[in-house]
Order: sequence, then structure tokens, then C-alpha cells
Amino acid sequence: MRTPERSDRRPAGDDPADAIAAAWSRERPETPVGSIGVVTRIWQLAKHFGDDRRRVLAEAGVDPATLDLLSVLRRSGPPYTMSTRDLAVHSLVTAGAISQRVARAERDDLVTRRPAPGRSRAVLVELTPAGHELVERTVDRVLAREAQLLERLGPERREELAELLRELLDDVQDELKVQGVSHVGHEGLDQPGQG
Amino acid sequence: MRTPERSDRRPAGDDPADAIAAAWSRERPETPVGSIGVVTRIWQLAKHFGDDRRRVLAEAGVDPATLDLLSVLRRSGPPYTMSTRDLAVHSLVTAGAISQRVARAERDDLVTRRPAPGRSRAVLVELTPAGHELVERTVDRVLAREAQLLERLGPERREELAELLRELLDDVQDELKVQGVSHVGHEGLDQPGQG
DNA sequence: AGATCTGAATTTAGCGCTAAACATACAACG
DNA sequence: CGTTGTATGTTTAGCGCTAAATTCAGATCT
Repeated sequence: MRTPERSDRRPAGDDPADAIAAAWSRERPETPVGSIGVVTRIWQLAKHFGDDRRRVLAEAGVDPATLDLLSVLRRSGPPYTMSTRDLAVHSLVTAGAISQRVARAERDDLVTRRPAPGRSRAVLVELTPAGHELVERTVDRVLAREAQLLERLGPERREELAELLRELLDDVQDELKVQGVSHVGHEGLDQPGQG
Repeated sequence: MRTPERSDRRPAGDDPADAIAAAWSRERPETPVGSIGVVTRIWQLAKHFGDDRRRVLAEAGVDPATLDLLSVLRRSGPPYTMSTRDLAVHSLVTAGAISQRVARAERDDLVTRRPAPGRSRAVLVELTPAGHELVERTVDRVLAREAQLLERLGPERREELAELLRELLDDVQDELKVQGVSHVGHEGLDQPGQG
């Protein structure tokens, strides 16, 4: 199950996900370990990317969740304004979380909040100049750092990987949609943060 | 940059990560968007897997962080005992988080905690019968559900993906180690949870 | 009109995490 | 021996998230 000789920096078999699957099989031979090679690694990579991003942003005095909010607004183009509803759809977190993100960003003068003119009880959130500036100052740094973490993989394998991930994400979203998951959203700078 | 015709369930170009990269390029043409196809998708998949696991476990009355702790102990084999130090190394969270996880699990009678006999100030954590039972009752359910989410990908592509992820994880861990990251650990059931 | 339903945003309770401060236990050095 | 160092665990402050309760505006029914 383990393909040999691909890393010469680390002895074969020292892979954390393989070790987990092997331990389950040893202790409980019937355990269905087939998903571990994909799911565990995705989780661990997300954790590493998230922690690293938090550290990079701490130097600039922001947190990932705030930058995520500002980035969605920045990327939407002039007039850098969206309803909280739309923000929730684009952020993969609950409406309550968006409300809190906006409140924090408003406290720090990074966005303003006002009732929408005509429609119902909607609220429009707009980037302030300070918020705009903060995005400009940090986005490239974050993305460049992430590019650096992918560098060793090489462009071809990175593309292969992106393609397989695209396919899996599409499958998973369909599967979850079928089972009636509510917040179907999915964007961000490209990632929130968890404390 | 976008490979055409691979999904017939979703019109090409409707991919969330592609949409993000395209929006950055439109608004800020110099933005280094190369990593988004991999990093964003990994983040989103981790979020979906994590949310789904939380829902599955809620039915059994556990949270992912607790099951993660119990799983590390269960997988270690008899006598199902580890020091908190070792638990931290195997869990990809800080020592403080482990201390809290153990405290919660002890409150619920899933583990016991006692000072190690000889050595230093170490503390040994041991699975109780109730904790053992809880693992047996839930692990297969969680892993089977995750296998179901991967099912559509097919076995060959799943193996390709696992292999690319293994390589990337190895690269990223090396890169972070060089820069002096402390908690080098990495295991779990295979994933904690973020509240 | 009054009652009820629906949709949108916010608030609250509670959890889990990080970082940093704190508290020990043991070891080594002078 | 006392100080200093090192390794380990716990505690605390503060953040961000979820789920559920709440508030409020407008639409619909009778």
C-alpha cells in the first residue's frame, strides 16, 4: 500500500498518516482505514497552512478571520460593498460568525455598516480606506508565503494536485448538498482562522 | 489555466477556488494567485470534513477533540496509557490544549490521570472502560462516513491524490521545521475540531 | 386590521484553541 | 548546599466559532 522511494529526506514509512492507518489495523484489524491517506493529510495540511498564516498575519496585527472578510469585499471590486447575507454565502461560516466578524472589523474602523436603502432588513458592509489599505499591505505577503510552501512540489505536480482537489471538492460539495447542509458558501481570502 | 470538461454536473468555471483567483487577478493583476488552486481547496475540504465529522459525532454525544484524544490512546495499544507530553506530540495542538482536553475527558470519566511513578513531573493518562467503549462505538462510523465522501473519486485517483498529499505534507513539514516551529506533532483519530 | 409566517441579522451560552504566564520537579554547576 | 537551568503540566485571558434563541421588517392570509 505504501509506494516506496519517493523521499530521500525521510525514511520510508515514517509518514504520519500511514502510521495512523497501520496502528488502527494492528489494534483493530476490521477498521476501515481507506480514507485516512487522503483525509488525515488534508486536515494536517490545512492546520499547517492555517497556523502559518496566523503567524504571518500576527506581524501585521491582523487575524485571518478579519483578513478573510476584508478580502471578500476587496475582491468584489468597487464600491467594495456587500450585504451580510452575501458575505456569509462567500465565507463558509455561519451567519452569526459573520455578524461577529463585521462587528470586530467595524470596531477597528476597517468597515462600515449601514441599513440597505430599499430592501427589507438587509445590512450593507463597506470597506473603509483603512480596511482597503490593510488588504493591499498584507495579501501579497500571505499568498507569496503560501506559494513558497508549495514550491518544492514543482509546477506539474502542483497542477495535478490542484486538479484532483478540484474534483474531490466538487464531489464532496454535491454529497453534502444532497444531505441538506445549509451554508453552501465557499470563498474567503482563501481561508479563515480558528482562534 | 482552467482545464475544461471534467465535470458534467457543474458548468466549467463555476469552481470556487478558480473564482477567487480570477477575482484577485481582475482587481489586482499583480497578485500572486498561484497557490490558491491548492491551498484554498485544501482549506475548504478540511472545513467540510471537519463540519461533517462534528455532525456525525454529535449524534453519539462526543466532540471531535475528545474522540481525537481517546483515539490516540486506543491506537497506542495496551495498556492504553500515555504521558501528556506524548499526547501533545501526537496531536498537532499546543500543550495547553491537551491539558484542557484531558481535563474534559477526565470529568466525563473517559480517562484517568495520575503522576508517573519514577520520572520527573510527568503525568500518565489512561483510557477508562467507558472511554474504550466510546471509541469502539464511534470510530468505524466516522471512518466509514469519510470513505463515503471519497467514494466518487474512485480508487486510482484516490491513490494518486494520497500520494501527492503525502509529498506536499512532507515538504511543508520540512519547510516549517527549518523555520523553528515548535509543536511538531501530527496524529489524532485523524482530525481535531474547532468548536 | 390582526394574526401568522418568512427571512435577515444579531445576541448569547458554551466550547476549544493559542499564547503567555505560572508552577513544579529534577539536574547540574559552582 | 543554593542557584540556575531545563523539562513538564496547568492556568488564564482573549479570540473565533457553532447552535440556538431573539429581534425585527415585510408578506400573506382571513
